[in-house]
Amino acid sequence: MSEKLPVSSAGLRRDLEILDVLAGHGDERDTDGFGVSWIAQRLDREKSQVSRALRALEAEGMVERDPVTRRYRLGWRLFALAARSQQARLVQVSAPFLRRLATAFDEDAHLCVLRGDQVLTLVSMPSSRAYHRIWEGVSVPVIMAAAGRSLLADWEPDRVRELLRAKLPAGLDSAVSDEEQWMADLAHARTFGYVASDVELDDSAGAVSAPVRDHRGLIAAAVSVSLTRVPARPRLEEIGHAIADSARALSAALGYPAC
Amino acid sequence: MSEKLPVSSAGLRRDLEILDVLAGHGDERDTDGFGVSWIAQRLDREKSQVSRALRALEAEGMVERDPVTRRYRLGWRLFALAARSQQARLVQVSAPFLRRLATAFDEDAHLCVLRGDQVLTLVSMPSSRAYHRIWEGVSVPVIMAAAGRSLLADWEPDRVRELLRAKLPAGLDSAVSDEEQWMADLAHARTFGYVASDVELDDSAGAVSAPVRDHRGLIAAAVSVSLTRVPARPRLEEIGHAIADSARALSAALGYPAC
DNA sequence: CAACTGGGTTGCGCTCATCGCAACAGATTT
DNA sequence: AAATCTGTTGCGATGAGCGCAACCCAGTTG
Repeated sequence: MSEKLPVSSAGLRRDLEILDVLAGHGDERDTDGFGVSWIAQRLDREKSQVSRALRALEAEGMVERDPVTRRYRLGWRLFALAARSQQARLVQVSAPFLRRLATAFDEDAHLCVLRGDQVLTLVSMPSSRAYHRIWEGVSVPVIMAAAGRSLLADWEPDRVRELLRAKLPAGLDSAVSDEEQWMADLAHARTFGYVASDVELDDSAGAVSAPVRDHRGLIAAAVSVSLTRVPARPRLEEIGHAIADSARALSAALGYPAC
Repeated sequence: MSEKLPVSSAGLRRDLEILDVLAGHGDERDTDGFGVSWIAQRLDREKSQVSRALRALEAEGMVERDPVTRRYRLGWRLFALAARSQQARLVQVSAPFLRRLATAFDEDAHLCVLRGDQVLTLVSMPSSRAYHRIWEGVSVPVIMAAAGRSLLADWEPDRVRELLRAKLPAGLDSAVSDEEQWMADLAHARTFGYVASDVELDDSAGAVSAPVRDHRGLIAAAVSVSLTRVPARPRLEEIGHAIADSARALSAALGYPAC
């Protein structure tokens, strides 16, 4: 335990591991935070270190402790910092557009960005459906996300192929594992401004997504709508056009020169 | 410079100071980040330390660096951390506020979120009254819930009208079925931070609600208090202000930058 | 071109903050 | 009362971070 990694600030890493655990309920439902021992065990670290680290984090407002259960959860300061990040602006601008999409089709609408080879979902606008899988703040490999096709639309073909070859063998096979199909999807995204994919890791029947460009014309994000039932072809095109329009309007709102 | 404070983890404090600087443009509009020297000078710290700390922070995704200008900005990881734990935190943090409201007026207090065109009640804090209608986990159409007016406060007028027209004919007529009254209510919610509605589907005499904003500034939820007897006008305003204050405090606790 | 300036990184000893153990203190359970 | 689970703290060894200074790189300036 606690290997001698040659790397830099170990303290930072430790603190972030702790924060990740506190954030990482992910699949579990609403827990009321986590205790020191549980966290220590999960991270395979000394209880004492976790205890001390948490106290420091608490003093700084990064975590807070329920006075009665003595369990920790993320604190206000983290949220305040997050509010000031670049992404926050993107979120605020995109909210109305996502809302419109979500209500128009009564399906969840998302805004995603590319982070390395992962697709990070920034906002999820829930539909009226009973269960709403929470994707916000979650990263998935780019090849498994519908939005991935939109986000990679501007990449050179070679880079895309490289990425696919590196990732595909290891991972599960995506909806369209075929390389050529991917290239076709990317071309579709470029020419029509949207792209549909059949199956996703979600329990949905597919998804449609469209690239969003910033003021420099670079693809900064993608909107995507996951479909719980597979629509007929004409309907799919209709949805696609709606999403493409939405993405275009959002791009314009971000300063992308209309064309 | 860099006093010998007797305190705990100095590294954490340093990192957070740096993050605060990166976040703290506050008044200035979109600067494209800050350079090492500038930050070091502002914090009265060694350039070398700031440089090293920033590299570590970047490796962890807490900050990101513009490859061309070499300036640093807050990174995606902050956002991801905050986003993932947002709803869980909402429930946790709101409990004391709801309790306070419930006891202050001896009426049931609720926390509701928007799911598509439905209002879902996440938490109900019972008053001391004998019968407590259980609302937790129940969805009602947005036009029939008091909290709906708060939750829609940020929507564009056109979207609201669209929703009203789609829903009203089919459904029962709500307390305020009149479109203009709705728009007035939304405006009231925006300017005063709360809104009252006369009658609800509950067996109550009305309800007062207020919007709660998350760290991104989006309306994430609404607090509402249902009233079993209709109060006099001045009393209603008093209650409204109390709820608006509560919602504001809750928003702040969620990381909404006060302003 | 050489000298200068300002931003950023890195080498390197010294020292102090952090580590892990183990003991301790409460709360709950048996 | 013993057992167990929680979380906190004392303490000595040690290694990580500190600050200085040297350095690299790009622009400016003479």
